Amino acid sequence: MARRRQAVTIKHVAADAGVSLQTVSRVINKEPSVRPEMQERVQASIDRLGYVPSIAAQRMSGSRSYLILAVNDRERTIADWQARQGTDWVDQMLLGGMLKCAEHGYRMIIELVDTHDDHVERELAAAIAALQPDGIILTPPHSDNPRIVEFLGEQGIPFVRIGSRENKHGIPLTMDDTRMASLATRHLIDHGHKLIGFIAGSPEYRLSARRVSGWQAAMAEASLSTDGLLAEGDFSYASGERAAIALLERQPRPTAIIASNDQMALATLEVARAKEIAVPEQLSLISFDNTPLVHFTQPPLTAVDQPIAETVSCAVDLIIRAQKGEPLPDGVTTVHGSLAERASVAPPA
Amino acid sequence: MARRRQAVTIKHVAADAGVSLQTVSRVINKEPSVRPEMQERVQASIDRLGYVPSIAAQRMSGSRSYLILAVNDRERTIADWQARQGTDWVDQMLLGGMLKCAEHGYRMIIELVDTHDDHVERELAAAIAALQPDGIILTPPHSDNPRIVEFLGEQGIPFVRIGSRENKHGIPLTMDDTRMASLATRHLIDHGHKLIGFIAGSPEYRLSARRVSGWQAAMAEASLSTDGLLAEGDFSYASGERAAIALLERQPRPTAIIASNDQMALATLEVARAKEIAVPEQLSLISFDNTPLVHFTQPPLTAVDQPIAETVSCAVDLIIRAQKGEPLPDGVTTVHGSLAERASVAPPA
DNA sequence: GTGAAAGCGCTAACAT
DNA sequence: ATGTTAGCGCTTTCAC
Repeated sequence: MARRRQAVTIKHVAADAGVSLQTVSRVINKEPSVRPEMQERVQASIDRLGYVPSIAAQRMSGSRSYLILAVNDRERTIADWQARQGTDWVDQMLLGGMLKCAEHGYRMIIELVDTHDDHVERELAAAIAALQPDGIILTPPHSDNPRIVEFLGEQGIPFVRIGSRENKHGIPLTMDDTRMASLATRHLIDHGHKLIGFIAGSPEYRLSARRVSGWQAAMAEASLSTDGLLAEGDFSYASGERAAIALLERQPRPTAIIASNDQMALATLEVARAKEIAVPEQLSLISFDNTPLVHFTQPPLTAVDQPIAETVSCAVDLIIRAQKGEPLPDGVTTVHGSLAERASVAPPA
Repeated sequence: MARRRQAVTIKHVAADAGVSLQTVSRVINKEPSVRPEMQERVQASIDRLGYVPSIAAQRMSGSRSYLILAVNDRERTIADWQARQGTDWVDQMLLGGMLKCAEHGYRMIIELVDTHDDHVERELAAAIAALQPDGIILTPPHSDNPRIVEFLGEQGIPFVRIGSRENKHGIPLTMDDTRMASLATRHLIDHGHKLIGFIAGSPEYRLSARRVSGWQAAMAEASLSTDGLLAEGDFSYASGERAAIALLERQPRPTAIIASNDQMALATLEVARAKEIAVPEQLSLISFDNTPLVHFTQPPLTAVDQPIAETVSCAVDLIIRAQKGEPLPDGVTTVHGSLAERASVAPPA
């Protein structure tokens, strides 16, 4: 391969505008100490020559790489991609993250890291060393992985912990799982349900417990019992199946179920069909996530929408602000979701 | 922000191993002119110190950036993400591309470019200037956009054109649309169908015409007429609806339809339901793409699977080989798809 | 086979 | 407000 060099460099611009490199650099970085007329002259040269700074060079000298790393769980992400069930978590991350990055001249790079690996730190260190990102976005279950969080805390790189409420290290950012679970529960209570089952997600995800709490709180508030109405799942279809069977064989049978994600809701729907329990007539169902599959089930599922795009967009914002040294919000930043109502909820029989 | 510096650099390794920087560089780049014992000693230091080269620095001096750009159509990609219909084209690209990149120490960066923009070249030039990628993967419809292709041809940067068969510039790589359309058509013919309608995709995509040809060829081979059996679509749901109505109001009515993508197949299914035409009893249906939604339709759709992950993986391979100066395959590289049989095909009534 | 020197494009620190 | 200098971490000459 021929050695490729930057076509137009800061030198060309400087020569063209008849100024020093530094002035061009200042214009690029929007530093205030440049006279408007100077800044215009340089900008004109930049536009004329079609100059775009090389982020490699910017990284080499300055402190910014204009790269943000979005870290996802390797195993689960690859499994989702291979399963082709329409889980669009990564797509929504890209939608929110890439577009926001683009606004600020940043790029987002997806990185897969295995939480269960003995060498998480090494994996992350390698990615950091190679890319020198300006910030890192951690998604569950990484967001609450103590090894990862402590390691990143030591690196001095701003990082956002999506789905975490802890702020000792990094910047916590949640989708308000407790409240959303309460909301879903109240929605069912408002429809007249009293026996509302709940299928929990994997305990490896802190947000699982928060969803359970939200359900419990809403039930308690309405003076309803939750005894024997909680079933453990782990977000997988199979675990949803087991949990649904457990709940639907309970006497008396719950008239409604909330599943902590779409896959487990899908499993519940299937179990109900097998048991000839009509949804929503004999069983109301609400799921979490609102991935594409909720449109296609029979009936379409009422679901708690996780505003992933908006959350990641917000994460990028926080990182860019942190890296500029701007003050960040004090407590836990919260992005609010909503309930997408479809056809899986009806009053109890 | 504190100025972050590389924690462990080539200098540390050189000092630790007691050799010069160049020797370390040679080991990193697997150059042959290093004695095995030397190479082992250096490798030991690298491992001990956990050294990982900075790709920014590698890019600055050398000719490689270890970055591959995957260029997708901005408008369509964002629309797909927002629609949340489960279109997993980008996910499959990541699955195939990221994993293959990782094998070789590369990263893949998704880039959205608007084909219809008057300044495509400028958009691309900016991305190239900023990232200096070692290769670019073009997806339809960019792959056959003459402005893009010529521009990249001048840049001297290896690029793969997915879905293109033209090899004047860049490296063509197809999923064999003609053959796959023939395969689907023959599948229907084997089931006894004679009146097989075809819904074409957007003419902006060259592969649309190839799919039509494949259908025509298979029909001709079986001495079947295609008169009035071709309907124009543009890959959108709405266009599929129009095309399906046109075909299903034809006299005599086709007993089978092939749609050039899943969205148009979904529309056809809906039109058939509205007209009370049972699928597959009165109408067999095959779609292209095999996106997640085919699992969820009633009935699940038999579909031509586009091996996107494999194709992108292959594209990455081709780029890495090109950038190493290795010889590339002569003609058009083809990744073969397959027919995923489900429940939307039956013998005609 | 190995080392020394130069420089990639840019920015921080210091001058002016 | 602008210019000058040094150097980021690495690879590419070119010596030895």
